[in-house]
Amino acid sequence: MVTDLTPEPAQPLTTKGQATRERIVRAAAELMFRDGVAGTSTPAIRDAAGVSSSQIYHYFADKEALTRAVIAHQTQAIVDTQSELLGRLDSLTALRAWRDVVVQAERDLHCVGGCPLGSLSSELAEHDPSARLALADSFSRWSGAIRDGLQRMIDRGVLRADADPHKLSLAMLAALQGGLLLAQAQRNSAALEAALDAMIERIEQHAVAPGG
Amino acid sequence: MVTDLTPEPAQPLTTKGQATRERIVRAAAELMFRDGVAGTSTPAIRDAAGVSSSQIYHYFADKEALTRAVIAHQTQAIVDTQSELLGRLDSLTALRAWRDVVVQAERDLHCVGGCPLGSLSSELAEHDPSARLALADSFSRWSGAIRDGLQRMIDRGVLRADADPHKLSLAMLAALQGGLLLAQAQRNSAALEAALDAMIERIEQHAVAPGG
DNA sequence: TGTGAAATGGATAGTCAAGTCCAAAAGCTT
DNA sequence: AAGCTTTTGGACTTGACTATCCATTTCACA
Repeated sequence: MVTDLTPEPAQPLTTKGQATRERIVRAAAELMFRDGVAGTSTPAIRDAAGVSSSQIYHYFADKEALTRAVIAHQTQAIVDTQSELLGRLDSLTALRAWRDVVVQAERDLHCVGGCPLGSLSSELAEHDPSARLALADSFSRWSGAIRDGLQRMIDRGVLRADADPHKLSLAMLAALQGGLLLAQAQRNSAALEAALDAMIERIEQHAVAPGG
Repeated sequence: MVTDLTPEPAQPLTTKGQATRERIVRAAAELMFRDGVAGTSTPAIRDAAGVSSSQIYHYFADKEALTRAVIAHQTQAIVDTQSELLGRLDSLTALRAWRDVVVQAERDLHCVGGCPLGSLSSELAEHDPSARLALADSFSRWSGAIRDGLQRMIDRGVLRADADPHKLSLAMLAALQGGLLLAQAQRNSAALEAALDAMIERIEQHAVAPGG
């Protein structure tokens, strides 16, 4: 499920062309994160990226195609970062450290904005089937990274083998997404902290030894 | 925090006027749930409600005001339903029954649409401050209903007094919202079930007696 | 039953976004 | 350096949406 779900008909792109394309995607990603997809106009992207209208439509068939590129961009940014963080999971202490990083990041943003993937999914899931599929895949990769971390904890004897890493990873990602959603609405990270803490305490039920 | 957050300047409304207003809100709520707020045009609402354009602007100052009315409408529908369901919480068995109702409802919808309040929050939180405040209040009332149920379980000796109903209720609502978000993207209720199950198992840590 | 307020119908102004088009510049290839 | 492809600029078409306006009908109430 990690195959390329949006096989854009790859035209030949010069180095300069690649740079322009990426500038457009970055600007669009930033604006769409802030204002939503529907709230982001192509003229706004054009100005933010410092390009002309024709360039947007030279590199993307339409706004939907650009949106798919934004999804791929955000997926890579988030899943890569998360995979690195979660790649170090080898103890309950490390799991709590991951929780602290996530919570601190949200606090630093004053709970503004939520999760880019969560927002995109909420806005696009019923509107753009290919976007929904791409985001489903993004979430699968993300929960897969969590699952691998939990599996590692089992392999190292931190958690007992009766833990179900797959199910727990889905639950953890759901807690994270829901926590971010509530934190955004309430401008307060309490719900995010409660959700992640509860999920960690759930995982601790499988701990071989209490504590770290 | 349950005060009226959207004190629309109440004009005199005849019975007929109230009915028309409600027809508009209902139609708008349905369309906004399906297509999002930005994706719902006033002409579409006009046609769905069977009214003329002037009627929409007779009863609402602008689309934002109508959107606030939709938020109030969905809040009442959801929080009322949930409060009734959660009002029966008096055992772990009842908690699991609540979980089953929520999961079954999502399955019946084939995981299409997510939570109306969650979708509205994701779309509007950064765009319409008064909408964000109203939705924050909606979520507080919802988690409050969960908290009351958990408190009742403590009072009845089902859960020990070391359980923190407030924090657990925030975590449970986050798990629900995140589970719905992932279920919508993946068209599969597995994440919702995993999240709710994990949260119930977390709560069971405080059970006085195992089982029911 | 008459009068003013409320409700309704429908046309329309004003704005803005998506996407197209074509000419011109820049860049690669040989 | 010629010739072809890629890239770029920017005007423009088309269409849709928000909101307004005003004439007309319906209704409440005295």
